[in-house]
Amino acid sequence: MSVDTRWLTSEQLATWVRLAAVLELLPATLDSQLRRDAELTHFDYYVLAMLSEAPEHTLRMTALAERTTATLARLSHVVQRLEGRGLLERFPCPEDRRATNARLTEAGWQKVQDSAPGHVAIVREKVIDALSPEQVTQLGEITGAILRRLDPDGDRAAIYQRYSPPGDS
Amino acid sequence: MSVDTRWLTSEQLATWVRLAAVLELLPATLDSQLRRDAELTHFDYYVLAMLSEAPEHTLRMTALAERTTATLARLSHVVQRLEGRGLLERFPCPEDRRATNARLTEAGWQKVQDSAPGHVAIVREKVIDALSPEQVTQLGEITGAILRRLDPDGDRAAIYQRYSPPGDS
DNA sequence: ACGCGTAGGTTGTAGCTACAACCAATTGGG
DNA sequence: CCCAATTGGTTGTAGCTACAACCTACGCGT
Repeated sequence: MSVDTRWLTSEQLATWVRLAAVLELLPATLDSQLRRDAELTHFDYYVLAMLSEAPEHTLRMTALAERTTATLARLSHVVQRLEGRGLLERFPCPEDRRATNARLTEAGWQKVQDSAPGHVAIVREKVIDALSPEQVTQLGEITGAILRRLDPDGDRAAIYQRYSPPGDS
Repeated sequence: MSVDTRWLTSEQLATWVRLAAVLELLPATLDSQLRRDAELTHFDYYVLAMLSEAPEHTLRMTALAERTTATLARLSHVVQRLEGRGLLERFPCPEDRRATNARLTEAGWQKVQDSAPGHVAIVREKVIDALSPEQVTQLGEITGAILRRLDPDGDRAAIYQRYSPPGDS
């Protein structure tokens, strides 16, 4: 039997099964809170949140895609819908005529500020407050290690940067 | 400002941002490997894998839903498709005429055995082998703690049980 | 033995994502 | 300069999921 077919030890397996369950349940939980309270998917929220932290509340599509860990195609569809709802607007980038900028509208900025507290509350409740401070540190290191495998070039590792409260200006 | 609106410390935030990225990238990675190599989604795979461990390769829909962390509605759609592909079959449960059993066909059993090694390999590559043994232990505890918050009744915690290699009889 | 609440599932549909195809602008090599 | 490759982005579509509505069977209280 080749090395690729090694199975997992029972401890590794127990960990993996739990992780798989978290992968399934946590996004669903976040989505339904935001949908119910703000009519936003978790991904929609992240798009708005990343814009809210950017200078001028503006980012190029490519930069926004990196920060939200999404493909450009997906982002394009989502941005189109958010634009239709008046939460952001697109305009051609002056420096590079291939590029498109996305900018938060006033309504979009308001939406982020309104929905942030509820989102943060559920993240605390389901994740942060479930763990000891040491575990939070451990989880940070563990997810960092996994991300390096998932995304070795760190294209999407712009994400590792700071992230501050919208409205905190 | 109420207690609900507390933001996160920068360390908590760094952890959360990384976790969010893993939540986005890891399922996509698993899905695409299985789709490419076995024409199965990650969820399809889990359905087949859970059946493969059950006595007679058979489970009630409800039991299968618990083990796969899914809603019954979702499972029903997925099982319908898998049945159409000949990988499993449904039949009414003799003891309770409301209930439906799902049973792996020979082709389904073969599919699980064929696709398991590739799936395990990517789980090792992206998760297990990215971590030290201590980190695997830590991650097991951390995900356990999060799951207790996500699913307090532990309805879906049947998952916490053992999970052995298909084909290992 | 009847009614009502619940358990077990299925189905319809709107909406989101992945994948592939496509197009326009930019850049670099000869 | 010019064209080939690359970058930046959009669009069409098939397929999966969530949510709600619905149906049948079971079981308990009276």
